Amino acid sequence: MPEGPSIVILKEEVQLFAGKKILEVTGNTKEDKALLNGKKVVSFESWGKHFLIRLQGLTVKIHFLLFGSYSINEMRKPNPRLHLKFSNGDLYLYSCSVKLFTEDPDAVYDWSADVMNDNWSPAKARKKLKALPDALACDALLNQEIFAGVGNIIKNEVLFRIRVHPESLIGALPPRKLTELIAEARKYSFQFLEWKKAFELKKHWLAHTKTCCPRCHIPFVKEKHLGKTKRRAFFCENCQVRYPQPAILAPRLPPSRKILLKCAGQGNVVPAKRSGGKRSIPL
DNA sequence: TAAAATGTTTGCAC
DNA sequence: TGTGCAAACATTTT
Repeated sequence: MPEGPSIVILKEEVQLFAGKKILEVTGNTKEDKALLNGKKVVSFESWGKHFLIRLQGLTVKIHFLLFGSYSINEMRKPNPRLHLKFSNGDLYLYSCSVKLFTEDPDAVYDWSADVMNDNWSPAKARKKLKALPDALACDALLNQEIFAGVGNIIKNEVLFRIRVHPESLIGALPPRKLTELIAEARKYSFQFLEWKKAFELKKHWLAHTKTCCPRCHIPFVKEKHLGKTKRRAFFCENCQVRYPQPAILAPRLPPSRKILLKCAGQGNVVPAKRSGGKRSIPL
Protein backbone atom coordinates (compact mmCIF):
# COMPACT_ATOMS: atom_id res chain seq x y z
CA MET A 1 0.00 0.00 0.00
CA PRO A 2 2.41 2.69 1.09
CA GLU A 3 4.40 4.30 -1.76
CA GLY A 4 3.41 7.77 -2.96
CA PRO A 5 1.38 6.75 -6.03
CA SER A 6 -0.82 4.50 -3.86
CA ILE A 7 -1.68 7.50 -1.70
CA VAL A 8 -2.63 9.44 -4.82
CA ILE A 9 -5.06 6.64 -5.70
CA LEU A 10 -6.56 6.82 -2.20
CA LYS A 11 -6.93 10.58 -2.55
CA GLU A 12 -8.86 10.09 -5.79
CA GLU A 13 -11.06 7.36 -4.30
CA VAL A 14 -12.19 9.48 -1.35
CA GLN A 15 -13.24 12.49 -3.45
CA LEU A 16 -16.89 11.56 -2.84
CA PHE A 17 -16.36 12.72 0.75
CA ALA A 18 -14.73 16.06 -0.12
CA GLY A 19 -16.77 18.93 1.33
CA LYS A 20 -18.83 16.51 3.42
CA LYS A 21 -19.42 16.77 7.15
CA ILE A 22 -18.08 14.09 9.49
CA LEU A 23 -21.19 12.69 11.21
CA GLU A 24 -19.48 10.17 13.47
CA VAL A 25 -15.93 9.17 14.42
CA THR A 26 -14.84 5.82 15.83
CA GLY A 27 -11.61 3.83 15.92
CA ASN A 28 -8.83 2.79 18.27
CA THR A 29 -6.53 5.72 17.64
CA LYS A 30 -5.26 7.42 20.78
CA GLU A 31 -5.64 10.82 19.18
CA ASP A 32 -8.55 13.01 20.31
CA LYS A 33 -11.13 11.81 17.78
CA ALA A 34 -13.89 13.98 19.25
CA LEU A 35 -12.20 17.01 17.68
CA LEU A 36 -13.21 15.72 14.24
CA ASN A 37 -16.90 15.40 14.95
CA GLY A 38 -19.15 17.71 12.94
CA LYS A 39 -16.23 19.16 10.95
CA LYS A 40 -16.32 19.47 7.19
CA VAL A 41 -13.63 18.05 4.95
CA VAL A 42 -12.00 21.04 3.28
CA SER A 43 -9.90 18.80 1.03
CA PHE A 44 -7.99 15.55 0.85
CA GLU A 45 -4.32 16.01 0.14
CA SER A 46 -1.16 13.97 -0.04
CA TRP A 47 2.50 14.60 0.51
CA GLY A 48 4.67 11.66 -0.37
CA LYS A 49 3.40 8.77 1.71
CA HIS A 50 1.31 11.05 3.94
CA PHE A 51 -2.46 11.14 3.43
CA LEU A 52 -3.97 14.37 4.73
CA ILE A 53 -7.58 15.05 5.65
CA ARG A 54 -7.83 18.81 5.82
CA LEU A 55 -10.64 20.03 8.07
CA GLN A 56 -11.56 23.50 9.31
CA GLY A 57 -8.61 24.54 11.49
CA LEU A 58 -7.40 20.96 11.85
CA THR A 59 -5.65 18.40 9.69
CA VAL A 60 -5.56 14.63 10.13
CA LYS A 61 -2.30 13.06 9.00
CA ILE A 62 -2.38 9.38 8.11
CA HIS A 63 0.73 7.30 7.51
CA PHE A 64 0.22 3.68 6.51
CA LEU A 65 3.75 2.55 7.34
CA LEU A 66 4.36 -0.96 6.02
CA PHE A 67 1.03 -2.64 6.73
CA GLY A 68 -1.65 0.00 6.71
CA SER A 69 -4.75 -0.26 4.55
CA TYR A 70 -8.13 1.35 3.98
CA SER A 71 -11.59 0.62 2.70
CA ILE A 72 -14.49 2.76 1.57
CA ASN A 73 -18.08 2.13 2.70
CA GLU A 74 -17.49 -1.51 3.60
CA MET A 75 -15.66 -2.37 6.83
CA ARG A 76 -13.27 -5.04 5.65
CA LYS A 77 -11.30 -5.59 8.85
CA PRO A 78 -12.04 -5.50 12.56
CA ASN A 79 -10.91 -2.61 14.77
CA PRO A 80 -10.20 0.21 12.35
CA ARG A 81 -7.69 2.74 13.63
CA LEU A 82 -10.01 5.48 12.40
CA HIS A 83 -13.49 5.40 10.92
CA LEU A 84 -15.21 8.50 9.57
CA LYS A 85 -18.93 8.41 8.85
CA PHE A 86 -20.38 10.73 6.20
CA SER A 87 -23.93 11.10 4.89
CA ASN A 88 -22.96 9.25 1.71
CA GLY A 89 -20.66 6.58 3.08
CA ASP A 90 -17.77 5.61 5.34
CA LEU A 91 -14.00 5.76 5.30
CA TYR A 92 -12.10 3.08 7.24
CA LEU A 93 -8.37 3.36 7.94
CA TYR A 94 -6.56 0.33 9.38
CA SER A 95 -3.25 -0.16 11.22
CA CYS A 96 -1.91 3.22 10.30
CA SER A 97 -0.42 6.11 12.22
CA VAL A 98 -2.93 8.89 12.94
CA LYS A 99 -1.81 12.36 14.01
CA LEU A 100 -3.72 15.61 14.31
CA PHE A 101 -2.19 19.01 13.80
CA THR A 102 -3.53 22.55 13.72
CA GLU A 103 -0.80 24.27 11.70
CA ASP A 104 -1.53 25.27 8.13
CA PRO A 105 -0.40 22.32 5.98
CA ASP A 106 1.10 24.80 3.50
CA ALA A 107 3.43 25.95 6.27
CA VAL A 108 4.30 22.40 7.30
CA TYR A 109 4.88 20.72 3.94
CA ASP A 110 7.35 21.41 1.18
CA TRP A 111 5.12 20.45 -1.74
CA SER A 112 8.02 20.77 -4.15
CA ALA A 113 9.62 17.69 -2.54
CA ASP A 114 6.70 15.38 -3.41
CA VAL A 115 7.43 13.52 -6.65
CA MET A 116 3.69 13.20 -7.35
CA ASN A 117 2.88 16.87 -6.74
CA ASP A 118 2.28 19.51 -9.45
CA ASN A 119 4.80 21.65 -7.60
CA TRP A 120 7.55 19.01 -7.74
CA SER A 121 10.86 20.76 -8.35
CA PRO A 122 13.71 18.82 -9.94
CA ALA A 123 15.97 21.83 -9.39
CA LYS A 124 15.36 21.76 -5.64
CA ALA A 125 15.92 18.01 -5.56
CA ARG A 126 19.24 18.52 -7.31
CA LYS A 127 20.26 21.19 -4.82
CA LYS A 128 19.44 18.89 -1.89
CA LEU A 129 21.37 16.03 -3.49
CA LYS A 130 24.39 18.27 -4.06
CA ALA A 131 24.43 18.86 -0.31
CA LEU A 132 24.74 15.10 0.33
CA PRO A 133 27.72 14.02 -1.82
CA ASP A 134 28.58 11.10 0.46
CA ALA A 135 25.11 9.58 0.41
CA LEU A 136 24.57 6.34 -1.46
CA ALA A 137 22.19 6.48 -4.42
CA CYS A 138 19.95 3.85 -2.76
CA ASP A 139 19.63 5.97 0.39
CA ALA A 140 19.17 9.28 -1.43
CA LEU A 141 16.17 7.95 -3.36
CA LEU A 142 14.49 6.90 -0.11
CA ASN A 143 15.16 10.27 1.52
CA GLN A 144 11.66 11.69 1.96
CA GLU A 145 12.91 15.25 2.23
CA ILE A 146 14.26 14.95 -1.30
CA PHE A 147 11.98 12.38 -2.95
CA ALA A 148 8.82 12.27 -0.83
CA GLY A 149 6.74 9.32 -1.95
CA VAL A 150 9.57 7.18 -3.32
CA GLY A 151 9.67 3.79 -1.64
CA ASN A 152 11.75 0.66 -2.02
CA ILE A 153 10.09 -0.59 -5.20
CA ILE A 154 10.53 2.74 -6.98
CA LYS A 155 14.11 2.91 -5.71
CA ASN A 156 15.06 -0.44 -7.21
CA GLU A 157 13.29 0.21 -10.50
CA VAL A 158 14.72 3.71 -10.97
CA LEU A 159 18.31 2.59 -10.33
CA PHE A 160 17.93 -0.31 -12.75
CA ARG A 161 16.43 1.87 -15.46
CA ILE A 162 19.16 4.49 -15.29
CA ARG A 163 21.86 1.80 -14.89
CA VAL A 164 23.22 3.12 -11.65
CA HIS A 165 24.59 0.81 -8.96
CA PRO A 166 22.72 1.39 -5.69
CA GLU A 167 25.96 1.93 -3.77
CA SER A 168 27.11 4.73 -6.04
CA LEU A 169 28.00 7.96 -4.30
CA ILE A 170 25.71 10.84 -5.15
CA GLY A 171 28.66 13.20 -5.38
CA ALA A 172 30.36 10.95 -7.94
CA LEU A 173 27.44 10.77 -10.37
CA PRO A 174 28.10 12.57 -13.64
CA PRO A 175 25.77 15.59 -13.99
CA ARG A 176 23.70 13.87 -16.66
CA LYS A 177 23.21 10.81 -14.46
CA LEU A 178 22.04 13.02 -11.62
CA THR A 179 19.53 14.61 -13.99
CA GLU A 180 18.36 11.15 -15.03
CA LEU A 181 18.02 10.01 -11.42
CA ILE A 182 15.78 12.95 -10.58
CA ALA A 183 13.74 12.72 -13.78
CA GLU A 184 13.25 8.98 -13.52
CA ALA A 185 12.14 9.13 -9.88
CA ARG A 186 9.16 11.20 -10.99
CA LYS A 187 8.59 9.46 -14.30
CA TYR A 188 8.56 5.98 -12.79
CA SER A 189 6.30 7.12 -9.95
CA PHE A 190 3.65 8.15 -12.48
CA GLN A 191 4.02 4.88 -14.35
CA PHE A 192 3.65 3.10 -11.01
CA LEU A 193 0.39 5.03 -10.55
CA GLU A 194 -1.01 3.96 -13.92
CA TRP A 195 0.07 0.34 -13.54
CA LYS A 196 -1.27 0.14 -10.02
CA LYS A 197 -4.65 1.47 -11.17
CA ALA A 198 -4.69 -1.22 -13.84
CA PHE A 199 -3.75 -3.88 -11.24
CA GLU A 200 -0.69 -4.75 -13.23
CA LEU A 201 2.11 -3.16 -11.24
CA LYS A 202 4.13 -6.30 -10.51
CA LYS A 203 3.99 -7.37 -14.13
CA HIS A 204 6.14 -4.37 -15.01
CA TRP A 205 8.83 -4.84 -12.41
CA LEU A 206 12.22 -5.20 -14.06
CA ALA A 207 14.35 -5.39 -10.93
CA HIS A 208 12.36 -5.48 -7.68
CA THR A 209 12.18 -9.09 -6.39
CA LYS A 210 13.69 -10.32 -9.67
CA THR A 211 16.42 -12.93 -9.77
CA CYS A 212 17.88 -12.21 -13.19
CA CYS A 213 18.80 -9.12 -15.14
CA PRO A 214 16.43 -8.71 -18.11
CA ARG A 215 19.20 -6.89 -20.02
CA CYS A 216 22.21 -9.09 -19.34
CA HIS A 217 20.47 -12.38 -18.50
CA ILE A 218 22.76 -13.01 -15.60
CA PRO A 219 21.70 -13.29 -11.94
CA PHE A 220 20.85 -10.12 -10.06
CA VAL A 221 22.61 -9.34 -6.82
CA LYS A 222 20.13 -9.44 -3.97
CA GLU A 223 21.11 -7.48 -0.88
CA LYS A 224 18.94 -7.66 2.19
CA HIS A 225 20.03 -4.59 4.10
CA LEU A 226 21.69 -2.15 1.74
CA GLY A 227 22.82 1.32 2.75
CA LYS A 228 21.99 3.37 5.80
CA THR A 229 18.33 2.71 5.12
CA LYS A 230 19.04 -1.05 5.25
CA ARG A 231 16.50 -1.95 2.60
CA ARG A 232 16.32 -4.73 0.05
CA ALA A 233 18.14 -4.10 -3.18
CA PHE A 234 18.02 -6.00 -6.47
CA PHE A 235 20.56 -4.97 -9.06
CA CYS A 236 22.87 -6.09 -11.85
CA GLU A 237 26.60 -5.87 -11.21
CA ASN A 238 27.19 -5.91 -14.94
CA CYS A 239 25.01 -3.14 -16.37
CA GLN A 240 24.47 -0.92 -13.33
CA VAL A 241 27.57 1.24 -13.07
CA ARG A 242 29.09 1.97 -9.71
CA TYR A 243 30.21 5.59 -9.38
CA PRO A 244 32.91 6.60 -8.89
CA GLN A 245 34.20 4.26 -11.54
CA PRO A 246 37.69 2.85 -10.97
CA ALA A 247 40.47 4.51 -12.98
CA ILE A 248 41.33 1.17 -14.58
CA LEU A 249 38.44 -1.11 -15.33
CA ALA A 250 39.08 -4.69 -14.27
CA PRO A 251 38.77 -7.17 -17.13
CA ARG A 252 35.33 -8.70 -16.99
CA LEU A 253 35.20 -12.48 -17.22
CA PRO A 254 32.25 -14.05 -18.98
CA PRO A 255 29.85 -15.67 -16.53
CA SER A 256 30.24 -19.38 -16.05
CA ARG A 257 27.79 -21.85 -17.52
CA LYS A 258 26.55 -22.62 -14.02
CA ILE A 259 25.73 -18.97 -13.45
CA LEU A 260 24.10 -18.62 -16.87
CA LEU A 261 21.92 -21.66 -16.21
CA LYS A 262 20.35 -19.82 -13.30
CA CYS A 263 18.82 -17.44 -15.79
CA ALA A 264 17.96 -20.01 -18.46
CA GLY A 265 14.50 -19.66 -19.93
CA GLN A 266 14.47 -15.92 -19.39
CA GLY A 267 15.83 -14.96 -22.76
CA ASN A 268 19.19 -16.30 -21.82
CA VAL A 269 21.23 -18.38 -24.21
CA VAL A 270 23.17 -21.05 -22.41
CA PRO A 271 26.09 -22.50 -24.36
CA ALA A 272 25.83 -26.22 -24.97
CA LYS A 273 27.75 -28.38 -22.59
CA ARG A 274 31.00 -29.62 -24.06
CA SER A 275 31.02 -33.33 -24.54
CA GLY A 276 33.61 -35.21 -22.61
CA GLY A 277 34.56 -37.31 -25.61
CA LYS A 278 37.46 -36.78 -27.98
CA ARG A 279 37.03 -34.20 -30.69
CA SER A 280 36.59 -35.73 -34.09
CA ILE A 281 38.23 -32.71 -35.71
CA PRO A 282 41.50 -31.65 -34.11
CA LEU A 283 41.74 -27.93 -33.38
C1' DT B 1 5.27 -22.05 10.48
C1' DA B 2 8.48 -18.80 10.56
C1' DA B 3 10.12 -15.18 8.10
C1' DA B 4 9.89 -11.40 5.39
C1' DA B 5 7.94 -7.24 3.51
C1' DT B 6 5.89 -1.20 -0.63
C1' DG B 7 8.12 2.23 6.48
C1' DT B 8 9.02 5.40 10.20
C1' DT B 9 9.64 6.75 14.96
C1' DT B 10 11.49 6.21 19.42
C1' DG B 11 14.66 5.37 22.81
C1' DC B 12 18.91 3.90 24.40
C1' DA B 13 24.03 3.44 24.35
C1' DC B 14 28.03 5.77 23.46
C1' DT C 1 23.66 17.61 22.71
C1' DG C 2 24.58 14.53 18.75
C1' DT C 3 24.57 10.29 16.39
C1' DG C 4 23.84 5.72 15.15
C1' DC C 5 21.66 1.71 15.86
C1' DA C 6 18.22 -1.65 17.34
C1' DA C 7 13.70 -2.22 18.69
C1' DA C 8 9.04 -1.34 18.30
C1' DC C 9 4.92 -1.14 15.80
C1' DA C 10 1.46 -3.97 12.98
C1' DT C 11 -0.43 -7.38 9.14
C1' DT C 12 -0.41 -10.20 5.28
C1' DT C 13 1.80 -13.28 2.28
C1' DT C 14 5.07 -16.80 1.00
